[in-house]
Amino acid sequence: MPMDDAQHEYVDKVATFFTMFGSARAWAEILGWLMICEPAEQTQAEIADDLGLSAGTVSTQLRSHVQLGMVEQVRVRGDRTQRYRLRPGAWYAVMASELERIRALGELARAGDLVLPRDRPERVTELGDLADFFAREWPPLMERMTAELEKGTA
Amino acid sequence: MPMDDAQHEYVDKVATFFTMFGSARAWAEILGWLMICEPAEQTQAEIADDLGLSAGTVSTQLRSHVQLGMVEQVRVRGDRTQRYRLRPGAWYAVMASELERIRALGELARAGDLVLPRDRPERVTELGDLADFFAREWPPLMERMTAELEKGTA
DNA sequence: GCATGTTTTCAGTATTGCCTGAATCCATTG
DNA sequence: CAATGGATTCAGGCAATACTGAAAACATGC
Repeated sequence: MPMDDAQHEYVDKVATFFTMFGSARAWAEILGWLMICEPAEQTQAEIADDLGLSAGTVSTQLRSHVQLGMVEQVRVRGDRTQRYRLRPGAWYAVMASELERIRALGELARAGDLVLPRDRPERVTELGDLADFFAREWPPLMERMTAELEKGTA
Repeated sequence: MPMDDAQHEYVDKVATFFTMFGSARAWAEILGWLMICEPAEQTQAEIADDLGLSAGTVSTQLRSHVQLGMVEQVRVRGDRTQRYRLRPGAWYAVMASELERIRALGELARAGDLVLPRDRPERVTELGDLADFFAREWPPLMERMTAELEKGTA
């Protein structure tokens, strides 16, 4: 099913938002389209056609989405075509994975101990304290988030 | 004061980390250097010299840091040269400003109401719920973070 | 207000990374 | 196991962006 005007506008809005943070245009457009397309499951050919992207681009960017855990593939028996859809709970998964990045920031701060400056060493230690704080707070926050989700779904 | 080997290695580590998220190499190197240089206050010429960057690059990227609130300028009386340093609490400020991005995500979800798909509408609403949750949780989290900071500083 | 040194601007260059399209690879069905 | 059609790969073109270097603009101290 091709896009109507309102849908096109929304895909564009999503694309504009995410390209602001450095993601590729095609990557963001695919994400936006997978949020609102019907049915939710789409083939690569359909996505390429609806968004006016080449097969290669869709293949590459879709894999990126899959690796990031935002999109999953679904197999339909009796049809050799693979279908792709936004993963249920995709947004929550992204937030949960934030913990890894927090930890990486902590590592970066700790690596700075070797070159800790005499003058205002808190330039480095502050970052470490921050990472520690979030590493502690994030898991319970994620639990509360999940609880909230259950409530909404139930 | 020029960099020694350990410092060079650390600047490189910071640069590698941040370029992974799409920032310019020079931008990240300046950030890394401002975290560990002595004294903490540096002139554009010193930064350019220490990092082997052109005057133009330092001027541009440094302004970016200032606009993002990571770096501030300090004026020294009797010296016409401007000095730059990592802003105290810079990392905390970045975390605090995250709230704006959460709100923007919420807006994006709400804009999706106009094209809400019949099939699995939660693809859009889920994002809105998530943004609402974080918009509620973020301010108290920031307060706890600040309290933590005070404790460490005191 | 002038001289001096610093910062900014900007045109040109290099680099990076996206996107395309066609050829190749692969999986599935009958 | 052959035939069919979807998915992936990759070389090449292109657009966007980073960086340089020098000239212009600016600010400060004298």
